Amino acid sequence: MTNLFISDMYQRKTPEDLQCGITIAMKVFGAKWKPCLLDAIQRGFRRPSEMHREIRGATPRVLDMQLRELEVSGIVEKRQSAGFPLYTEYTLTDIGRSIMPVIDRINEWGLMHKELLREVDLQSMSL
Amino acid sequence: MTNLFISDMYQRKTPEDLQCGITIAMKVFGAKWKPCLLDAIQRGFRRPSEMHREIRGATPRVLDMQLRELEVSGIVEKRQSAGFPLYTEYTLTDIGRSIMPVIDRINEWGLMHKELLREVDLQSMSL
DNA sequence: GTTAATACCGAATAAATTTTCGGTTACCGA
DNA sequence: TCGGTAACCGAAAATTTATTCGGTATTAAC
Repeated sequence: MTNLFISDMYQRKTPEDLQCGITIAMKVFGAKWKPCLLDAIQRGFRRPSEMHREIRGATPRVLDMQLRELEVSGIVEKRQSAGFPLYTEYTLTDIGRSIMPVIDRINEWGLMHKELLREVDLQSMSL
Repeated sequence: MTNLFISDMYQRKTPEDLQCGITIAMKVFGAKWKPCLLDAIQRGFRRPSEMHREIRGATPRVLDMQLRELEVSGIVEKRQSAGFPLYTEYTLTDIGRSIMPVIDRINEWGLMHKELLREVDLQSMSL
């Protein structure tokens, strides 16, 4: 199951604090491939098939699911024109665009601190 | 298992992109209780027992584990003075402090968009 | 009417993360 | 010596999240 928070058959077992901004934010864009998807859309890959080709690490299935969740939470918008080949495109909503600077900050911090993961890997820690 | 990324017996099954800033950042402070712990420390709760009392939603065990991971990754520093009762305190390192504005941005965004989770919950979505 | 492209979905399984539960060690004071 | 506080740790179980695999529907060119 993914973090769909809509009325679905899935019932969470552990309570969540929906007053906490971090919890909310993580529900909305904290899943494994959501930042990638948002980034891909922003870089102009709007069609599912394009995203599937662009994001190599993920299977199409998980991208479809997380894209759908982003749509349900109002982060992206889907437009589909019947025809051949079927043409679907996703774009960021205003709210979706407002996430980007936050993701950028996270990414920036991570890039600035690559060494944290390296360093620690070298020492043979006694846990 | 938690996201310990140190040489431990646990071997990841799925590959990770350690060049991606988001992946790195999420490994360092993306676990369920890490932002809470960092926030608690910043607010002056430095002793494990204090944090256990402060963060009600989590069991002491998980807080201990994630605190340890924060220590291993150089985000917090542990100081212990022998004596009675045993006194241990954790403080943020410089790198640890540099995370706080990022967490603040995430939290801010979440608080600003509480309605996303509410709204969607009301509509009976057809998935 | 068979094949090919695009965009999905369902269900089982696997993997990762968190929780539960019950320890241990060290020290002090009654 | 027994009880009580602080700070942990190990292992199994439960929960959550992601992956795998195999579908469906539409259109359209050959």
